[in-house]
Amino acid sequence: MTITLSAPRRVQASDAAATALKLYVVLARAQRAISEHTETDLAAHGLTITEFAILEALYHKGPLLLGEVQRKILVSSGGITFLVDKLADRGLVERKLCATDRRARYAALTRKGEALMDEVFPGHAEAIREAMAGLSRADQKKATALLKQLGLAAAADAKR
Amino acid sequence: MTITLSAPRRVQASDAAATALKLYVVLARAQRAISEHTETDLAAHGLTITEFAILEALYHKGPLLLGEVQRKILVSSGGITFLVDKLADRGLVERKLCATDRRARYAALTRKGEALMDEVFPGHAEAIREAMAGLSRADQKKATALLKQLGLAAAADAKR
DNA sequence: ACTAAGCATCTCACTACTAAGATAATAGAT
DNA sequence: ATCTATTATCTTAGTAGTGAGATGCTTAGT
Repeated sequence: MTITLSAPRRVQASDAAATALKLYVVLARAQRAISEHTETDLAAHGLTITEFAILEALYHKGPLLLGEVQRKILVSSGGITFLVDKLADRGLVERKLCATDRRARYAALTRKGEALMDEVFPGHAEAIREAMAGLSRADQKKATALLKQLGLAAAADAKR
Repeated sequence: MTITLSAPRRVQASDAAATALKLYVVLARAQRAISEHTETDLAAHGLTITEFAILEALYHKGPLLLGEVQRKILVSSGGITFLVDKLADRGLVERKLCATDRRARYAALTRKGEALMDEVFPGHAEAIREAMAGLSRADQKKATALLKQLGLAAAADAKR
């Protein structure tokens, strides 16, 4: 017992950093490995993850203001303009005026965009399920709880 | 009990996908929130995460072949050339010939690069520790174990 | 009404890469 | 020795964004 107590503080601090560093590395690597699966799946349909994220938001929530989409998928204001332009060029999304605010624009799926999502979404959900299959469902739930806590705390801390 | 048993298989499968999808979302968000902290910390020293990753590898392992660095930090072959060029322009890294293979080049920290890492590394480890502080150390270890398992399985599955 | 402040979106210049292919060197088989 | 396949790095063109600032619209205070 005295052995533990005699350990200097500095070692405690560096141990804590080492623990955090390990988590940092495996977090980055896991995210990357999973992303590679989902990117590959979507590339088969000619979509990037970000493009899919936009389509998915509109698919499940209906028309959204550009700013709402932007906050949801976490890109810059320039980025959302660029991405919606590209999706509009391909006829998957269209801009609509907002009746109550003439500054604002809605993004909405076209019929073609909706049809694409009908086709792509179930397979993509399945691809994610397969990518996560290295963990049992119980462990997936544990990991989800831990990562949610971690992410929320880190995001809150960033805002200060 | 008969209620549980009477549930159709299809619902089970879609439940599994829903579990995986939740994990997918929190994984991406946590990684992003943490990255924002580490990016901010490194930007104060004029470094990106990728540049730091190269310097860190050389700092702790000594000179490495460009290909070794590339595999370690997971960038393309063009990317490692570009990144080492930039670091070399700033005098932090230098290329050295390989005595036994004239195709190969070592990347090595210059004295200036080493001095920079002496200055930057401890603070960065501390910034990571703070970014992870939303989780107790015990939970950090749990998360590390789960993510390691997840990442290794996903990476192995990608290779097939 | 008028003005100041704040927003939503867009434009533009730039950055950090990737991917494909070129170049040069090496290793193995004949 | 020579040819082939492989490997290590570099070059080039293109992509998916970011960030600062511009524009046009709205809201609140006076």
